[in-house]
Amino acid sequence: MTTEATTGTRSGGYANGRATREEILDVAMQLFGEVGYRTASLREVASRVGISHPGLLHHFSSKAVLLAAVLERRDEVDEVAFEADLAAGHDYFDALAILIDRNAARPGIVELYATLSAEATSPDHPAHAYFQDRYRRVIAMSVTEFERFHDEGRLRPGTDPLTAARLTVAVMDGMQIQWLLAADTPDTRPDMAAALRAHFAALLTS
Amino acid sequence: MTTEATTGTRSGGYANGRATREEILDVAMQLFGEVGYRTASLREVASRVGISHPGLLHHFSSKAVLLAAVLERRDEVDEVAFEADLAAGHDYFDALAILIDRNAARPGIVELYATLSAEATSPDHPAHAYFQDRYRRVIAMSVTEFERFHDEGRLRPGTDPLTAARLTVAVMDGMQIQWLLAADTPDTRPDMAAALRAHFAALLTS
DNA sequence: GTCTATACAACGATAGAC
DNA sequence: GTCTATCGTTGTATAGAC
Repeated sequence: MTTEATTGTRSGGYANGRATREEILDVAMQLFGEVGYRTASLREVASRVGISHPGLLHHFSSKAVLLAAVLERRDEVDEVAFEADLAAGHDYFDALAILIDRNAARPGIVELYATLSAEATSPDHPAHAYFQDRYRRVIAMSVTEFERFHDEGRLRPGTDPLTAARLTVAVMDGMQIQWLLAADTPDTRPDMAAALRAHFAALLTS
Repeated sequence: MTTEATTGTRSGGYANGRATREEILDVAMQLFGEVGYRTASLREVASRVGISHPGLLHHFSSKAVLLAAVLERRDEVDEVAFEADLAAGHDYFDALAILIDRNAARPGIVELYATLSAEATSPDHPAHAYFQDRYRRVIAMSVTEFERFHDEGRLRPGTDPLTAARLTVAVMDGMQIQWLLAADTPDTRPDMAAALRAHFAALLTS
């Protein structure tokens, strides 16, 4: 108990640690989405929050740590929406296509993930473990679904559920690159969700 | 005519511009592959070549220009090998799988391309136009091949050649991410070429 | 044309005062 | 918890030797 009652804003004259942490996350997610993780500077994030950049580093000890916090929070939001789609009666693959469509409204986030998942392949990258875990989780979920289809005889004969799961994740990642790359040439921009559905159509029967 | 006969090496006491240029390209490609484009510094490249970093900037006026030269050179090498595979009797999709397998022996190059193609989705990235052109070219080639299969009745009914081409490129890009990400956990590492063949098996008949 | 030396602004990060 | 001051490194620019 080091602080008395505060308004939760900075204007009071001194800081409320918890409010600052959340505020930093908001601003960082916004800025990372706008200009990308690498272009964004800690000084700019700090400036928008209204503190100095060492002040920011008090809450997140490095730029990489801040990034990890942003990613984790984004994941939580996405997972909630995804689960809601499943609960609303969509099957797994439909829900994936809906997720993709939802992401298409947030190019900054898509770019952040596409760039980072490539960067983070380096074993010494700060987000390496995060992305390894994320891919393991996502692929495991897809495997379960394809196995269900396999048991129902609706998976293309000769197709391995694990390979199908990996191909599906690869299609989502790869289509994002093509989609982002065509941002300034809209007439050649692919429809990510439609491509994903075509991919499923080739893997599943009936 | 400012130079007399030289050995082509730096030890002679003064420079041969053309040889230096090639040496810089070698070293830069190596270093970019090791640590990525953004992490690599011009000073490190210059140091490995044995010149000062402004000396390097005499040959390549900026880091981005150096990058472009590295990419162009890599493309030439790859294209020659690809054409040779076609000439050796492999069909287009076989040649693609072979290309992938060849790349699997050069993780640094794979990482460079994976990282760059994501970075370069930003319209202001120095390699943006390069990657737009590259994707347009690669997809156009694939479309031609899928159309040929379509005319022969060997493309899965209801599949659009353009979508098939885009999915194929997406699978290659996406599988590279998964392959790179699993570099330090070899037991979970996917076989990129096998996945690509499974993808073709789902799209093509007979 | 080839290169060295030097300078600059911006970055991530640290040290230590309050 | 936040600050000022500072460090080392980066990409880039310019001046000038040969």
